[in-house]
Amino acid sequence: MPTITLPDGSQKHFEHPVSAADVAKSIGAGLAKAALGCKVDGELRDLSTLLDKDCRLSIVTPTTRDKKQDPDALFLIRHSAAHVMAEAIQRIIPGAQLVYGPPLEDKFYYDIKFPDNRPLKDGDFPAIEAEMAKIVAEDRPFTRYEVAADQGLGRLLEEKNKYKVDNAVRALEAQAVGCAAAMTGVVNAPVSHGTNRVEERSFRYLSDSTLSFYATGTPGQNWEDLCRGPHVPSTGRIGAFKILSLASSYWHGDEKSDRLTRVYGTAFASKADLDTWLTQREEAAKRDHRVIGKALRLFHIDEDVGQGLILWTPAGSVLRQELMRFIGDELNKQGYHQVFTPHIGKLDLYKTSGHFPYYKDAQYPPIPERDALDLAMGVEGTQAAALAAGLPAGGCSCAELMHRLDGVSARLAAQVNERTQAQTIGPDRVQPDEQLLDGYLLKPMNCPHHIKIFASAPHSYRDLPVRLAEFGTVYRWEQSGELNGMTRVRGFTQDDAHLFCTEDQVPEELLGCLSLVKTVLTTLNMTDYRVRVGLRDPDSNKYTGNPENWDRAEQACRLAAKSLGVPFTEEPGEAAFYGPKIDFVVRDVIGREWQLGTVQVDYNLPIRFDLTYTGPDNQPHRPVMIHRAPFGSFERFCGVLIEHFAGSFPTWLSPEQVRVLPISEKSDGYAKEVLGALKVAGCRATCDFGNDRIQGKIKVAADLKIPYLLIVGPRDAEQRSVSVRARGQEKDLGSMPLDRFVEAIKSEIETRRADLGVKP
RNA sequence: GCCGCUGUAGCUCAGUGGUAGAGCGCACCCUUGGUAAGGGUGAGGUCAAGGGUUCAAAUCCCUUCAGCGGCUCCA
Repeated sequence: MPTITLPDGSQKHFEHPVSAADVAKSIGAGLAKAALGCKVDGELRDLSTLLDKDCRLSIVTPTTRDKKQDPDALFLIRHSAAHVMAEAIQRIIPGAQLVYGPPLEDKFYYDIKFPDNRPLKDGDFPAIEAEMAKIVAEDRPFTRYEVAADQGLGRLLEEKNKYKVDNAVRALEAQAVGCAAAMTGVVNAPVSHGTNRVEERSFRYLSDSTLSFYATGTPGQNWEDLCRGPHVPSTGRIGAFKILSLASSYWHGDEKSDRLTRVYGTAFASKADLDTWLTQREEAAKRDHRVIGKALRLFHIDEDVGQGLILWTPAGSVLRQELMRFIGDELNKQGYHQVFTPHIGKLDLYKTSGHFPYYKDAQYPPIPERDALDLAMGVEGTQAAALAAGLPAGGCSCAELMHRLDGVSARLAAQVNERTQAQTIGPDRVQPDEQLLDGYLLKPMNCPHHIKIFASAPHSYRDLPVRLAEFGTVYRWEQSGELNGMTRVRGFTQDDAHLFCTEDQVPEELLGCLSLVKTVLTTLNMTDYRVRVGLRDPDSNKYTGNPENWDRAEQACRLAAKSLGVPFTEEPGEAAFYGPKIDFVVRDVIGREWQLGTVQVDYNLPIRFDLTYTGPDNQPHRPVMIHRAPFGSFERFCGVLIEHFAGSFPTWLSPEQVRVLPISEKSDGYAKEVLGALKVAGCRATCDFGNDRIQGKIKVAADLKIPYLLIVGPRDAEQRSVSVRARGQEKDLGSMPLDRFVEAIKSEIETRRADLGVKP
């Protein structure tokens, strides 16, 4: 009979199997009332779980001992809220098929297939929430029951919900794999996906497997759902909930599969917790780089220029310029050579590198060469035809190109019309022939250009490593729905470099790269990042090169990551197509993750471009390449930086470092002197000669998050002093001699101090 | 690209079929004020673009463009 060990180490003995709820009751009425679920030997379970053997038990309640919200409780509440929401939606929209509804870190969702004639709109939210409120008020118990696999599957098949049948089969497969793994010691055995014949697959698992269902109330009478659980004891225990948003999603995350509607919601133990969360979200939204970027005029995106193309305004350009200077200093220390290369290159170059075939759909269309364009248009004998038409043979003006493309689109439109009418859809008709396309590509990556610089001269092993760095601007046709302020754009500048070295030099060079990334993050006080080692996915064929080299490259990355001394995760499938990488990933204010710095080991591009150096044996050898970008791109990095500092940048980065505020026009003369002294010292300073009162000038400057304000009036003029007000201080720092302030801020800027250092 | 939402003055937003609004900002005037906005006057809008319904459209419908939240993708 069970002996239950509680979190404090105390033990309780029972003469017969007991439920976790009974144990809670035996400890105290208060605990029993607050209990939402339990953990048995560390595993989250229903409160009704029957305990029939010795175990460790903890009762899950909404708050932990230190009065924080318990993540396990929130998991139970959100998982349960997802069921309640699904029931409410099915009441309102008959025919809605449930797919999958898990809890997340701070919300939950349910993927649902809605009838085509009845899509869900956000206008439906109030009705759904009202229905949910009813279900919660009814306080129906979540009742778990298990049925034999064949019975459960049969039922789901009757319901004709292929999604749930699929879920059930996956659950059964997982059980089967679990058993097999237990017997053979094999873990992570691949589970087959994607077959439509789930009925057939399912029968392999029927023997002794079970499926669990949860009824919201009485099985057979109330709403129920195939579900692993666990759940809170009853619907009434879902304290507060809210439906948040709608999204489209794909079945199995596969864009070629069914499109589903994802309904997001969140739930908390109490209304107060929900309100706090909603308020926090609103607060976070205020430091969104798009909001601050607009308020502080840091960047602009203009429809007329194009989606995802950043216009750096003067203020934002200061940020970028300072970062470039900063990294430039570090490059000199580490023996890099700076290079410059053009924004375009021949299409063939990217065919060789592999970028064009791999990312064809994610690039701006090629800029065709005149002859290729003629061919695409079906013009015979291009040179002759051009001459006959009186067009210049050696080039193609913009106007001429437009004229020709107009002709092409007209022809394409005509062909499409013809095709639609004739109902003869086939790939052999309208498709412009890719083979004929030749010309230039806006560069999607800098590596091919740098490779060509490396290859332009012979190299001895004595020259290596060669480190070529460039603030290289690249262009990628990111999907329109992916674009996001500065963090996901179509044109961006990487602080890119490519290191060409011997295989022996790889570890040390990797360390150098990683230390650069760390220097960057430390200087900017950005400590909240995670490190991801991106490895190849053994099941995928998207990677180029041979497995031996991949293994070596992956091992090098692993060792380098270890040397960082911070936790990292290894993630298969996250490698680049040519090699594994070490990424530094940060979160934005909304919780989305962005890759910033990256270091990549590449055995493959040197092969594709047939790069060599001469070894000590006087024989040609293959170098290894390292790609690295400590910031990633200036656009994304600045976006994240804006949010990190909420616009309150360290002085060295601030677009405006000091503002002089004369008390009245009487002090304008002295204010000009102060401004002059600041400028001579190299500070980015302005003076507010407006006729606002000093309070007004301070408010305006404070909203602009300027680090230092110098208030100057007759008293200061007399003593050649300034009254200093530092950003974020409630009061001023008092008066100090002008010279002393100038010296202090100069040193603060030179040392790239992350906080404000001028003291009274 | 997919689903939902949104688009009104430089910015933030109100306006839901009947003459286009507010606050901030901007210009000018008064005020010369010592630490988070003193007062007044004025300029500023093809209501994202195009089409439709209507006697009448910022408002209703359709298309396109762009932004936002997700999905998918991310060299």
